[in-house]
Amino acid sequence: MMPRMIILDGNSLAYRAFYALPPLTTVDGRPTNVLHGFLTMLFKLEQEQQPDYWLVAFDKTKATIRIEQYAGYKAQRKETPEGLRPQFDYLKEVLSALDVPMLELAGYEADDLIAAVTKQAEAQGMEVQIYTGDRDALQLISPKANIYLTKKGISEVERYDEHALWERYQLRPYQIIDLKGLMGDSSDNIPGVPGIGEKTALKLLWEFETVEGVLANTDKVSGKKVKSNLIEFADQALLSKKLATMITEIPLDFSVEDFIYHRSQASKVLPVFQNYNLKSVTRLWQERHKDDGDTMGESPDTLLEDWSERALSEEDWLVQIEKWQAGKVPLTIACRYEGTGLQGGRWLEWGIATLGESFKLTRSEGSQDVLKAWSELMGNDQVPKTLADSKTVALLLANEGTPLKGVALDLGLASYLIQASRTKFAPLDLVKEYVQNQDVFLNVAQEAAALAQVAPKFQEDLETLGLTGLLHDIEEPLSLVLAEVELQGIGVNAEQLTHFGEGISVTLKQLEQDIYALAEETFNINSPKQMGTILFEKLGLPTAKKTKTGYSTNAEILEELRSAHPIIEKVLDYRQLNKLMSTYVNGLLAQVKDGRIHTTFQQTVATTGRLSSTEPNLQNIPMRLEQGRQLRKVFHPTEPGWVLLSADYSQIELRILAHYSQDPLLCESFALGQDVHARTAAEVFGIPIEAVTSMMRRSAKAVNFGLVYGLTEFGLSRDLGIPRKESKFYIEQYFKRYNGVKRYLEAVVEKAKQEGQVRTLLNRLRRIPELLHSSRVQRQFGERIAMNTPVQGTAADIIKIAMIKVAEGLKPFRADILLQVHDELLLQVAPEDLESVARVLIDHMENAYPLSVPMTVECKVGPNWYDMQPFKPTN
DNA sequence: CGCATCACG
DNA sequence: ACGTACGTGATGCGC
Repeated sequence: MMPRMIILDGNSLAYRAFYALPPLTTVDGRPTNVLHGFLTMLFKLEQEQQPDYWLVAFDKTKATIRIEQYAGYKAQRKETPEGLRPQFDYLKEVLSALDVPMLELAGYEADDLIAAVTKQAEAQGMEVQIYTGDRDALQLISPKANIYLTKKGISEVERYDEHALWERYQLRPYQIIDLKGLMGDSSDNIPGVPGIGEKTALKLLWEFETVEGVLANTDKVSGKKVKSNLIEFADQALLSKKLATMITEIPLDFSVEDFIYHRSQASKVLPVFQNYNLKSVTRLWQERHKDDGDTMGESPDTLLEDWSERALSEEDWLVQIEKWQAGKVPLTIACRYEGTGLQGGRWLEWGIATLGESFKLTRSEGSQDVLKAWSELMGNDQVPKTLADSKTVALLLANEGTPLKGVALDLGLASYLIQASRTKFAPLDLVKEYVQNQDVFLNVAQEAAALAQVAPKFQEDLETLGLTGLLHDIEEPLSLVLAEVELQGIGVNAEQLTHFGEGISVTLKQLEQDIYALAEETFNINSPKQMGTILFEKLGLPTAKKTKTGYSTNAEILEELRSAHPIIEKVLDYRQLNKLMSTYVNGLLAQVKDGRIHTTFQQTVATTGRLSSTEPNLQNIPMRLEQGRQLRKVFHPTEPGWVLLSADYSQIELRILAHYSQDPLLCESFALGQDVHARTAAEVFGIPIEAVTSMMRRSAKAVNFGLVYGLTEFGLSRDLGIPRKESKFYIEQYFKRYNGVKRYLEAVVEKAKQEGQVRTLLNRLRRIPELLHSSRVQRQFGERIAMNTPVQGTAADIIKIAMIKVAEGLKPFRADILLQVHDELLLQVAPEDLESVARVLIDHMENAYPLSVPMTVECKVGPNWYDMQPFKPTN
């Protein structure tokens, strides 16, 4: 084994820790958040990487060598923040007690020391890992040296080797300095070339490789401004490159043996921890060192076993598949495919892993018999399967007319439940979740083997977090329902949609001319920037708000200006119609195939547990304004003579709030089947429910909505267009009458603060790091998340259960689910089955997960999604 | 590629 | 004094 050296960039990581963590202090007020962050990371690395050598490099601030080269270097850099400065000394004291070698040298930055040490360590055949938040370090990447950049916070890092760097930038390590040379670095005040940012710099380097290469070829550069700036600032580019280059020659005699790893000693360490009140750090340290003296033993759990890969002849394949079927052998299956899962995608290869062996089944190599046997196995619910993305696999199989059954574990969904805020769920990302240093290059068989090896880790985490039931009972079955829904698609009349668009175009053209005439010039109406200039500078309308980039011209602002100038109304109309035209008419037309649109439901995107819909989004088809609502006319059943049947949960989120809070008034309101907004108004205004005016009801409705979002005076006053004082009064009155709601919301926030997370009724988990954020605004945001997520998430849980039950309940009938829109299901039904299907639908939705208040569902029927009439099945 | 805007629940 | 309702996705602009 190659000896391993770990190098930490002390300054960079300290800064990261300082900003990532809340302002922790000792009992007597000394700041210690950097110590917490840094040491947590250090111990994690010690345990997981088991370094043979390690060190922490620090900047020695004054008069670095670069200032001689360029007086402006780091001139912009702000003073070290108040709370951070003393912590450098504290940190060095602790590291010294831990016997962690430190390196600093007057006139040099940590970067240079790191470069110098790395060079020597590599020369001696070591593997080097460098941990920093500074992307400059990427220039040190080599076959032996990898960079770990801090991502969010401090302990989450992203590994960069040559391959990852190439994936990210299509650059080789030595080109990082050229990149900085061209684009500069504002934090170090390296100037670069004006007008060249990352995008342009990358393009230039892809073509000409280096700064010198770019400068020698300015005649071939496209873009006038870029070209002239390159010529004018050529010297500045070369100097910037020089500034970004790490210095490997340093006047310091050191040997890598100076950095040999020593285990720390309790007698030295514990008093220092005590001095800084580092309780959790002490616990961590003790955990890591509890079996001290026994340094042999288990190897780090960071490497995957190399499962043997077996090639099979055609006959062997038939035998093998038969064996798996008969033995109900659990399989982990990876898939390569072309196209997308949905739009006629086609699988190309399967990777299959089981019992320490892996296999690859290729479409082109498999005989008809083998492929048939394989699809039978995939449709056999007795063969348990672990997959990374079962919905896509289900769609790929469905494209060939065969089903997927026996999904025992969907790792993508598992990962989402464990960490709802994750954004990457590709198979390799899932593997990397538990295995560091995993090679990125895997064939499909190795991928399956890798997934098989991390699967138990997912199961362990699911168990620990109490998420196993939610996964197996809801998310996994739902994914197969969603596959069916996506495959089915909804009927869309393209001709009618085109016609609708033509009508809009005519009006739009007229509005465009009117706006130009009123502005007395032509400009790009779609540009908020130009719009701002016209309205607020040329026409001199009163400015209300500004965005970061200029005047705000959104609908809310324009509404206020309606009477100030005739152009405003035209602009508002134009915006509305243009939205319909670009997003809905043109956007949807581009997606119609054979008279249908197939959306894709994302099951791992929304942090609350909701679904989302993409390409196209069919969950935001216009509804509120009549003009847009007309668009729903083009959505119709795919089967001739069938009808659309919709079912809406009534006030589902408020009912969930009633259930959670057990507030007597709110519960009673639902138990009696009252108009809940009118009842709220009656309570808030202290009048009988019959005396509630429509204005009062509207205010109460806004309060009820707000409750679910984490009510604020500001939000309510903005929504109702009333003064803060008035919204404050409403909220006070509300909480006086609905004291149970108030107590519940306070309790849920309190619990969230203690646990750093909230859960839904079905145990779905959302962590809320915002609650610990150093900014008050962020912490308050965290509090609103804590109030909203259990409610919104439980509603999502419930409709998911309903969908699974409905899909099953529909089987005897001629009916399909077409869409889910958060609290609504849209189906198509053969008319003769309408009664029965509506009954099934209502039953399953209302009883999906009974609460202490009744759930009610309202159905509508119609020939298209616009002309829908209330429908109640006769008992 | 981030921002502003606006569509939905 | 500040900056706020919760959750999404698509489009178009302009740096």
